[in-house]
Amino acid sequence: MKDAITKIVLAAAAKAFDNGLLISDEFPKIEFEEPKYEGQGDISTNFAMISASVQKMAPRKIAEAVTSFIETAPEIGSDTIKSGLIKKVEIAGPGFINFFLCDEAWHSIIKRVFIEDKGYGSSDIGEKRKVQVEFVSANPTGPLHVGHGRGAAVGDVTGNILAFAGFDVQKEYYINDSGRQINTLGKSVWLRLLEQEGKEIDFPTNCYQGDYIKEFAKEILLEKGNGLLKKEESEAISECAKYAAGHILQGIKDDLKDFGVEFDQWFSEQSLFDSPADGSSLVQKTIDDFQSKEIVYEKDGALWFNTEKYGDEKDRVVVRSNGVTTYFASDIAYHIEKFDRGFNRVIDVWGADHHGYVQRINACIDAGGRNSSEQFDVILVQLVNLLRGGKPCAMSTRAGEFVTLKDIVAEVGKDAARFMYLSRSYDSKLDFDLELAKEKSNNNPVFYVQYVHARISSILQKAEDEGLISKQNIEWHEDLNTFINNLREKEEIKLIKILSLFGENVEKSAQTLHPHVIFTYLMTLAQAFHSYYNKHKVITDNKELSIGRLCLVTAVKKVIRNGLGLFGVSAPERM
RNA sequence: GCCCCCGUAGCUCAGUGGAUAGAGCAUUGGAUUCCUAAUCCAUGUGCGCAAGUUCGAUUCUUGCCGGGGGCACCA
Repeated sequence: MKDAITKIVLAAAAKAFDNGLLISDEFPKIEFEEPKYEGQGDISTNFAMISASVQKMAPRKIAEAVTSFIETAPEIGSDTIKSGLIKKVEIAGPGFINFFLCDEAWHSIIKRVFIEDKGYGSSDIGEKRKVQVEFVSANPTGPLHVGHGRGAAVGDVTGNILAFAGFDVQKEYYINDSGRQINTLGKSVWLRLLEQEGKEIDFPTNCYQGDYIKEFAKEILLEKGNGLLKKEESEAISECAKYAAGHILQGIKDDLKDFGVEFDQWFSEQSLFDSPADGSSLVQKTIDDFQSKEIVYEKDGALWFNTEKYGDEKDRVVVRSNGVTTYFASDIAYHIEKFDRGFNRVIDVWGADHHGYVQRINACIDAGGRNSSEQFDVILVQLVNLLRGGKPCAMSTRAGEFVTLKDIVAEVGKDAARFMYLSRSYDSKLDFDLELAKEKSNNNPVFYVQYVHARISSILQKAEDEGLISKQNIEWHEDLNTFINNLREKEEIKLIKILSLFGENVEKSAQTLHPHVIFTYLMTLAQAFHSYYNKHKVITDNKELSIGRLCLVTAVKKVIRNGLGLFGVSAPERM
């Protein structure tokens, strides 16, 4: 729709220039908006206003010059009007050019939805570029909690939206399974095990406090028997660690699957430290490389990365003076390795509490010869407040009393949980109310949107029962144009306009990496549908009109399904 | 002290370099012989403060104020 009008405006502007009414033939990129008020047309452009400085003319004068050729030039004006696109053009306010479109112009959208079907709303702006989205990446030292859920939903859906917008997306989970943390996990289990055997222990605060550690201690003793107790402590801890980490990781995988999240790759941090028989590890190679390029230097017995040169506030340690690498060392190697795998673009989803880390990862990427500002994005997801009926739930990790993602999915379901997580911009903290997520009312957005889908299914069922259509799944046929032509109600045109905006919302969501754009879109569409439903009956005595309306609501149903699909939320036939 | 996010209606939040800033909740009052009332309709003296850029700023810049988070040879 907008493409067609862009061509008309540019042609008219060129014509105006040829006739000496405009000074310059440099035209800006045409921008459109949907006017908020009736009387301002269907689509509006600020073309005249943003041309003002180039043309050195008052915006309204420019608008007049351009519109005179839209209206009068035979090769532009009469054709477009005859072709059933534009009804009239008006200049308004400071210089807006408002287009009033013919109903027929909107009717063609319904056909598009039918023809493109599951692909409606997709685009190729990604040009098949390879992009990796890395998210969750929680340490396998405990179950996922409510905060991880938000990162999981944001990462997963951002990936879905990018794929729909034409990117070649890979979803990855980085497993922090290198020695140190896993060792702490093993030690935690081992100490609990000794405690259960009646030994006096001193449980350090830096060990994992949760009850699940005690469970592991019981389980491993049952499985391995007393032989474990006779082993060297370091060996026993190592065995505890391996056992617990394996089980926790499997639990994380299961919980994510139940939440509707599937990764293309699980990437092990340990693999960056493992050396092949004929050489050194990736971490070592990267450090050596950077050292030879003087990006990494030695000071006070430690190795430092010159991140300050790349915009960080100070340099960071890569290898401590005791010879142990820092967490940062493997992150450098990992981010270099991502690009070496062929991704032109990398997106990391982190909790907002890690924002201080952004600059140093940018530094890694730039030092590695890539361009962090163009090829790397970090999505910082703000905190989640878990509520129950408006009151805060206790979720302190320290005390080990946190609500897990598994608990949430079990209580409110995958659909409600995902939708709730995506209902706000990740730039804002989120109040997640468990009672609200379970509520079956319009307080709860997921039901509001899903109900549209179910309601339309129900209408189609009835239409089939009454013999109006032969089957619920209407297939496109050119004869349907005649029926659709009956759609003349204000609410019908409004619904179609909203359907026409799905694609650009997907693009905006992909470009800004903000999945909640789709949430807002779906709410707007749902609102318009419910409103229409209450004002007009779809199935009436007028068969022609009824079939036209059935096409309209089917189109709505398809777009709702596509939108919910991006969110990984089901579109039920019945509720 | 420095860095990041937020500050929009009573509450929770959308939104935009432009024409009269929106939705849900809450409040009050309505709608169902009829395709699901898990719905709809009506009801609103609000962009934290101050400068700057601009033809035009709630939007961009800077400085303040307020809330949250982060600033290790930790992970």
